[in-house]
Amino acid sequence: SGMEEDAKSLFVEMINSSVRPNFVTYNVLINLLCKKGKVEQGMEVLKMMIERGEPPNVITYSTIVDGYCRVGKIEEAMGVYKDMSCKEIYPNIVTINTLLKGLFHLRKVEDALSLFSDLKKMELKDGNKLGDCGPDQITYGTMIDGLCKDGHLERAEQLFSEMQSSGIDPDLVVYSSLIDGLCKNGYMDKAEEFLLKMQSNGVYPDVVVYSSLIDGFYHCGNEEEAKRLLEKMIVDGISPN
RNA sequence: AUCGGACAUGGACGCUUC
Repeated sequence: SGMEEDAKSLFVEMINSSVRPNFVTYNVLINLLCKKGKVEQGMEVLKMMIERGEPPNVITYSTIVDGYCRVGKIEEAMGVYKDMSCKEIYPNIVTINTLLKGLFHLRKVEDALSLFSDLKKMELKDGNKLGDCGPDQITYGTMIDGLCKDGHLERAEQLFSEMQSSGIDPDLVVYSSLIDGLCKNGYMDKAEEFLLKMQSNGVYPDVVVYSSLIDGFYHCGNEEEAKRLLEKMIVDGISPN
């Protein structure tokens, strides 16, 4: 695209000028490439930054892990994940969350569950050693969405309870993922229970949550309820998109 | 000297691309 060309020529200009790119500059470039599915080029830039004396950090490696996950190359993603530890750049919760998403994307549910369980043990064992390395809202959001999309609704609900009992507040995406899963499988009563529950916990539905519910009711032949929710959403000040 | 700026991860439907 035009913007991408602009980014590239700016980068080249920078290399040729007295302003040296630093690690953040390289990270931004690698992220751009990874988002576009060009993780191999991202790896080239990683090599370049090392050659030019800018040390990659955990963000650099997590970005590359995401790049591989996006194109379904989970082996390569795991390889980078293991590699970074050897270089004493420790994976953090973002790195793990990225891998979890990649595993679910390939329907490797067992692997995701086992990484998730390792993550929880890690937290117990190492305490604060790895800093932010316990599951967070995004971890649970990723797990719950992945489990729902693979049809493991009961397991997803277990994780919902688990996160609450471990003091991590379910956020909008967690409720949204679970409600969407329930809707897609026809559990409309349960979906509405969660709609109420989220509000009583101070989390308010947005256009995504309403869309899941409206779609669900419509598919179950309950057009009345679908229409009622559409009106309620508008009354609540959420504009349909 | 101190303080201030840039980078990575999760949700519906459709569209685009593969």
